[in-house]
Amino acid sequence: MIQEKYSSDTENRIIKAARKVFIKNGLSGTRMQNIANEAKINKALLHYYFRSKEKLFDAVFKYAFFKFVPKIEEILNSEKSIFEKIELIAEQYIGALMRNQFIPLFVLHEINRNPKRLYELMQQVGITPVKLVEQIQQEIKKGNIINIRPEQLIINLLSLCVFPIAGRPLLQRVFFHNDKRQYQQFLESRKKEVPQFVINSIKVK
Amino acid sequence: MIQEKYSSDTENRIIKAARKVFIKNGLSGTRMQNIANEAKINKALLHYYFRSKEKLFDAVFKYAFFKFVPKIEEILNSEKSIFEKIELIAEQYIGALMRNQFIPLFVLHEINRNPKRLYELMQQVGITPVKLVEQIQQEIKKGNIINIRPEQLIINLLSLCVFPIAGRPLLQRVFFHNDKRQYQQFLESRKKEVPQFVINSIKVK
DNA sequence: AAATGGTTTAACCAAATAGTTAAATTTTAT
DNA sequence: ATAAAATTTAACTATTTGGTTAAACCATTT
Repeated sequence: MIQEKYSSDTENRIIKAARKVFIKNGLSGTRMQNIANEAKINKALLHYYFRSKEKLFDAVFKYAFFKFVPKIEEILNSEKSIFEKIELIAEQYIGALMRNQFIPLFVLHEINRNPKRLYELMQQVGITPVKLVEQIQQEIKKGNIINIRPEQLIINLLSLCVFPIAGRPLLQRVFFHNDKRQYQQFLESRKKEVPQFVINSIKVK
Repeated sequence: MIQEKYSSDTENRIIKAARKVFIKNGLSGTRMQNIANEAKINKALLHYYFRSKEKLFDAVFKYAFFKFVPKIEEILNSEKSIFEKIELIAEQYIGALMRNQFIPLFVLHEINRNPKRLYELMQQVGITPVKLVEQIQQEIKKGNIINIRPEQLIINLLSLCVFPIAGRPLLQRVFFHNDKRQYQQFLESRKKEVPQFVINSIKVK
């Protein structure tokens, strides 16, 4: 009875616009007016729905975070083999980032501004690499993969997924004459290339 | 006769302060007053030495860029073997970034805001991966390394160097209980681990 | 020591921007 | 239909911020 009486896709429009603008321009690079324009409403409405810029940013940040949580969390805690996990993480991660180009930089910037925040969010949701770390240690013991520190391996995998998207504007120019389609295909192919590259490096034959 | 009469390390103090603040907080995240405070001078002096915020930012950006140019350019165009180059690039790059933690994010942010700029700077200075690309193609033909697209290989190498530093605030927490020394050591060890990891993946045995 | 010219400062200004208010409008409930 | 509640707007305020100005300050030259 209390909530959303009528046209109230307004809140949705706002949050959608805020995502677009915040994720592209960051907190300090964003003006409330930008968001209002993007949502095609009056600036005062932003303050009506979200009391302050910080509050609105908060909502956007949480959205960006939870966008990636479920799949990754599921993979991390599954019973699949280490090689399958590497394949799945690369595929899911690269795929999700391709659909949300600006999120890597947005998140990187935010973890620099406020490192605790994302970490605490991760803990709340139960995203932790301990299980994967243990699994890697076991596989090393079993002689299936070479002796490598689990942290090295995991961070390598993450690097290979995230960086090519965060650095896209430059990389696309340098390596692909700024051809958007080509770079898109390049990223697409990395869904398979990255796990291949990683597994190739660690697998004991 | 015209320049620097007396205490004029002021300009140096300004540029040094500007580096610190800009590189940490980005263009829009930085206030002229922040820089003035950091340099312990009056805000008006900033405008006396550098007419505008943009001009000052420009100087800082170029500095951050040229910091990395000489060594990398030298390695790229040297006559060393592909494996030596991979080792040298990783070592130099990771080393330089460790000493300048905030530069990766600063540059990533800037290439998103203004992609042309860095690209044109690179061209002016003659940094281009063509020679490395050709060398990789030759090594593939010779059967020394597996069949991989040169772009994939180069971007993989870059990813492995840059991302662990850009993502440091989070990675350090997640994997090292936020222990600064441990992470420093971890990065240090990557100078050898990364080329090993890459070469291990592509070398034909 | 007086003039000169670069350097530094305090006090401003104008524009941008986050946030507020009160009134008008629209929807829902009675 | 009318009242009540939620939504939307225009106009406003206070603060922040990049940039300017005019005067004071200092070191060198004459």
